[in-house]
Amino acid sequence: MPELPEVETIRRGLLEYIPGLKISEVKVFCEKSFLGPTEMILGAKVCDLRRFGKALVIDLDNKVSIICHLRMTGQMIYRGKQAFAGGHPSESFVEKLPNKQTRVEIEFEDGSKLFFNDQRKFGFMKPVPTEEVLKDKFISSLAPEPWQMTGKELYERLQRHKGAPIKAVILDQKVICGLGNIYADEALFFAKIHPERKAGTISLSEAEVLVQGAREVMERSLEAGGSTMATYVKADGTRGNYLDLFAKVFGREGLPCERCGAEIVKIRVAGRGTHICPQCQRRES
DNA sequence: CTAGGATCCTGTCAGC
DNA sequence: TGCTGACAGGATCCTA
Repeated sequence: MPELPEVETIRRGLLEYIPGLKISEVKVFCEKSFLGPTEMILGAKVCDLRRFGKALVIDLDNKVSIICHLRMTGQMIYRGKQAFAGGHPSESFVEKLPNKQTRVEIEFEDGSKLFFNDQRKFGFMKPVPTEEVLKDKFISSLAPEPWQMTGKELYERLQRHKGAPIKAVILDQKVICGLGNIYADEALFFAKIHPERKAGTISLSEAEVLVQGAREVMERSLEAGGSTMATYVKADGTRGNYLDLFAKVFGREGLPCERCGAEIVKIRVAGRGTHICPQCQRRES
């Protein structure tokens, strides 16, 4: 689930609580979720948290870093005197832990714990020497984030994938970094671009609006994401849907477009569920 | 090199 | 109720 804003929210949240904490125990419930020996991180203290696109990096004071990727259903849940959770919204945020979806449990010396939950097991934690983080195959090939990219630069990158649908291309982290299925749909709606249009037909000015849209939808989500827990689990314990806070098309099939009133529809593009306003996002033009 | 489809895995939901 | 297939906030691998 987590796209850039969610991962950044997790980074900021954990930054409040775990730096300085010493890892006293590591339990791996699923082998493929922790790629490396636990001894690499045992006894080390957390010193920093970094983010590269959707990847989270936990730096330790023994020259080791843990590269984490939540993929579709990953969650990071910290439980101590304070509690914090982020990632794919689910009951795991409030349930007793570890539970059936807990893949890794990291216990700190003060008794607090960090749980890595991941229903589908696509995500992972991987300890590596800190100096090798930037050489990691995934991290080293990431394109700049929308804030570091001009419309012209995106336009030029699109030319390398002229024949592919624009949505598939902006989901490619080597083209532009940070967008996932939700924000791709939201950014395309913002720019009034139909997701099936070939990337080669996107004009320079459209690419400029698209980058702007990517920035805006993620910034708005970041503002809302900062209170993911507060909105997901309301004070009375009931669930909330924080997507409602910013989504204009995602998950709104059947509802009226806020811009023109037409009905939002869900289609399939590049193998992914895709939400559009058929009125605002035309195939040609 | 690109484009497109299958694949990893578990769980849920709609439709018999 | 039970079964089945589709689908899911990601990325990679394989094939043409």
